[in-house]
Amino acid sequence: MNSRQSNVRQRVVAAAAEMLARHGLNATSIREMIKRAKAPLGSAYHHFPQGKEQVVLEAVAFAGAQVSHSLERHLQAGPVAGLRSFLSMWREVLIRSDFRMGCPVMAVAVEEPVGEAAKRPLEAAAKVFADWEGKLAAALQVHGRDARSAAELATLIVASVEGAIVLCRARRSISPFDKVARQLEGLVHAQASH
Amino acid sequence: MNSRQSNVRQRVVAAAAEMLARHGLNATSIREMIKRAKAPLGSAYHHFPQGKEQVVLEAVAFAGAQVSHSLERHLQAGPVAGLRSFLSMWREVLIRSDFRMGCPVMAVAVEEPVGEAAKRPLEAAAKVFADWEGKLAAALQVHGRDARSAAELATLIVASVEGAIVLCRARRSISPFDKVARQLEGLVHAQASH
DNA sequence: GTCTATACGAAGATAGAC
DNA sequence: GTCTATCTTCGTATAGAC
Repeated sequence: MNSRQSNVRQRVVAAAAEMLARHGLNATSIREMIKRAKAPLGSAYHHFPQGKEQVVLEAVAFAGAQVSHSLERHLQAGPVAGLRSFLSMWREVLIRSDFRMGCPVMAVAVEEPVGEAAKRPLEAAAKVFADWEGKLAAALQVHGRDARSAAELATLIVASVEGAIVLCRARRSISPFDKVARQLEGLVHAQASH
Repeated sequence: MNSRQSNVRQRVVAAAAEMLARHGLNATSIREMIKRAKAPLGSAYHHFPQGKEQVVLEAVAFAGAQVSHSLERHLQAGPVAGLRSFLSMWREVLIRSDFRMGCPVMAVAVEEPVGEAAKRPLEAAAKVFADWEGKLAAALQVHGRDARSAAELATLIVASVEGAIVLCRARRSISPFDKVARQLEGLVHAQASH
């Protein structure tokens, strides 16, 4: 519980989030994440008694919260600004990693673990997506959209950005992302006031 | 090369595609796919000398071609019919698997293998996505859209459907998919003639 | 309380018996 | 040509020395 322990915890969670985004859930190993955090293997189970499932859960929540906070801040300037912040964050991840990193939340959702159920990380992923959609939808509604239309557009935004990330990684190109971004801006502009 | 070999090959590739869609790339093991094809482990390397990389590449191409053929057939009745076919295929996968299966092409794109490069499966995935987008874009263009708008909308369709699949798996619900589908139909209807 | 050393299973791949 | 048995590596997790 002292500050050194907290730092190790933070470093492990951050490393896990990066590994999830790059290599996927099953290739995100305790060994590697603890190594990146410069801590011995045994200490992983001291800080995270429930092992990998716990680290992954925290990594998803951590990455989700980062995006969520930025989204929330920029949405105060309206839905267009919020959308642009959401887009630029993911665009940056793709560019900086040379299209080798994606979304750590997605990673948890598309790999059903072989062993036991391990439902908790998946539920955390669902919560993160719902949070992003909810924040976008609320802003769209405040700016003149009815509840149903706002919710639908918010879901389209999250889905198409996540999907665009996949297309970009496959193609090793930002082009799909920019095509999607352009259209989303058009859709948000169309009915929401500035 | 006789028919029994071909059957084994086909069964292995089909099993691999299903495992990719459900468990992801790294959890798709040679052992399990050959077991599902009711063939001994050693024979995997007889039929697929390049091992897992080769099976995965063929599984991605196989799954991609299945979707592509259906898309092509329905697009002859126009872009709306093509979109509906694309949507209903993926909706069916989600419902029938109780939201435990996704897109095998995506699986390859979001998990950078830990070991060597293994670029071939990723390139196959890029080809599949480009094929789907190209077919959709061509149909949209024939039905009155300019080339740029057609290409952008085609990319949005593929990206948002792939992303919607992820959201549905996380939430264990078809609701995100239906929200996205509804909007895509609106967008295709808007400018493309029936 | 921290961490080294290890148990145990499963992965990809192959050698070599039939 | 087919397949059993095995090599090597890496995964999660823990026992027990300091």
